[in-house]
Amino acid sequence: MLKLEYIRSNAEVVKKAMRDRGMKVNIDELLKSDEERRKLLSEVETLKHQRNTQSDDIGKLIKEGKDAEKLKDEMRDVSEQIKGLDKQVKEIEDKVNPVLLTIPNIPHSSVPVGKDAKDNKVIRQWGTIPKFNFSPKDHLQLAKDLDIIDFERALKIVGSNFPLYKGMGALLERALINFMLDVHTKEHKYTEISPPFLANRATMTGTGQLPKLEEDMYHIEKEDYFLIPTAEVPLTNLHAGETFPEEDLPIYYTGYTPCFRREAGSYGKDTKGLIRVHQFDKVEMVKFVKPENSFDELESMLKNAEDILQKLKLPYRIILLCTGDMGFSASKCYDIELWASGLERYLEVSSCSNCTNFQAQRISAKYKPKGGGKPIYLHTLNGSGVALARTVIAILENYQQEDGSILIPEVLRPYMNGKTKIEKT
RNA sequence: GGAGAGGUGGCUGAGUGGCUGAAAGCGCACGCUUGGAAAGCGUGUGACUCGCAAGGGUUCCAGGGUUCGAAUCCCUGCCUCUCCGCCA
Repeated sequence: MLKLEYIRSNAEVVKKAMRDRGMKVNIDELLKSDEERRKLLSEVETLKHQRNTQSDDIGKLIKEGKDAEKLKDEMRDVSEQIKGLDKQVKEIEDKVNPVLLTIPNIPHSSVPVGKDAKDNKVIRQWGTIPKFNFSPKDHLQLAKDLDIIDFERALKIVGSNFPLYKGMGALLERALINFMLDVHTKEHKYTEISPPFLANRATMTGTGQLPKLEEDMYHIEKEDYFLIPTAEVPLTNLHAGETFPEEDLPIYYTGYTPCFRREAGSYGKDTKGLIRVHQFDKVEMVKFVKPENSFDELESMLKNAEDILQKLKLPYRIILLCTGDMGFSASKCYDIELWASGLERYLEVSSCSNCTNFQAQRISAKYKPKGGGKPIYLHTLNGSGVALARTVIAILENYQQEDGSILIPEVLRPYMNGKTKIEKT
């Protein structure tokens, strides 16, 4: 969340940011309301000051045994006025605050200005796209032939677009999760968290999923809980309302969770197979860092995600998202896309974002500087490291053999009972 | 689900109508001391917000209410703990 005070003194920056993001927010109107609010505030505060001091006087008069009725009458009046003004202030705040919650983060200066995905920049590529001397199948066909994913029966259990992994498919899923967690905890120094998969309204608002994305989430009405769409939600909110000593930073967390997304409005898009499913597994990375090095921390987080894909020997490319395509909370964001040989296209498997102090201000997460001084909002970052379903697509499609079997990436073999191949049984 | 207790600053914890933005301790910062550190001693130390400033205001889980005045009294909600019940 941007602070009103920040918007007030950086109106042009905010306006440009909104334009660059292709968003319509009436900043001037917002500021007008704010001005009115502050005017009322100074009025009501004067009255409150009067009430505070005169109430003290009343106390003293009574103590001395003197009559205070006249003053009391006066103060009754003042209190009524205060009540009225307070109500007006609250009315303005009730109008302004919901708008504030819908204003996205300011893009960093290194982010290309652009309208949509077409204006994103490919930063680099890694690995070589595999060549086949036969015509490669897509993961749907491969999974069906090998009997490792069963969409039909998942359909029976819930509804469309839920995966059900079976046999070696389930083991591959489990192996990938364990492999990624091991790399991040042992090699990249992240602390593993296994969080709740549900979160309440305040938590969802803290990371910025609410109020805008309510329609995209599964909601449990009875308790007003939501199924998390990403582990970013529990991992970042972990430190909501906390102030750290400076020497505790940086804090790195990683965690595996399933992710639940309704994908409202995307009906008819990527409907087959694992590309766009309502539930997928993901290993997430989250960092709490000091403002001065958060952009370096973003680069290293991106490297951590890349490391997973390099170890799996999966060809990928790095995309720097443009202003129009970036998520709500991000100030800068890289996507990682894997090449899938059967689909013959790139698939997004990670998104690494520096949210600067945007989420920290929403959840109030700060640190206290070493030499003393006011607490400072810290910066939060999150990145997938990486999302599973699409990684499974890439493994199946890129590692497929002519006989329909799948070669298991070397680094996964210890997690899969030493097997080297997924074969038809 | 039933009965009871409780939610106070970075933390522990006192406070039951004005003298309490909040004792005390811990922690933290600064200074003295020291070859250096520890200990000790002294001083300081919540957050948010309005204001150019002086100085205000708000804030003791949240929302209402009583009162001239609420951390303190009343109502509602949320959460935590203890006991009982149920149960993986």
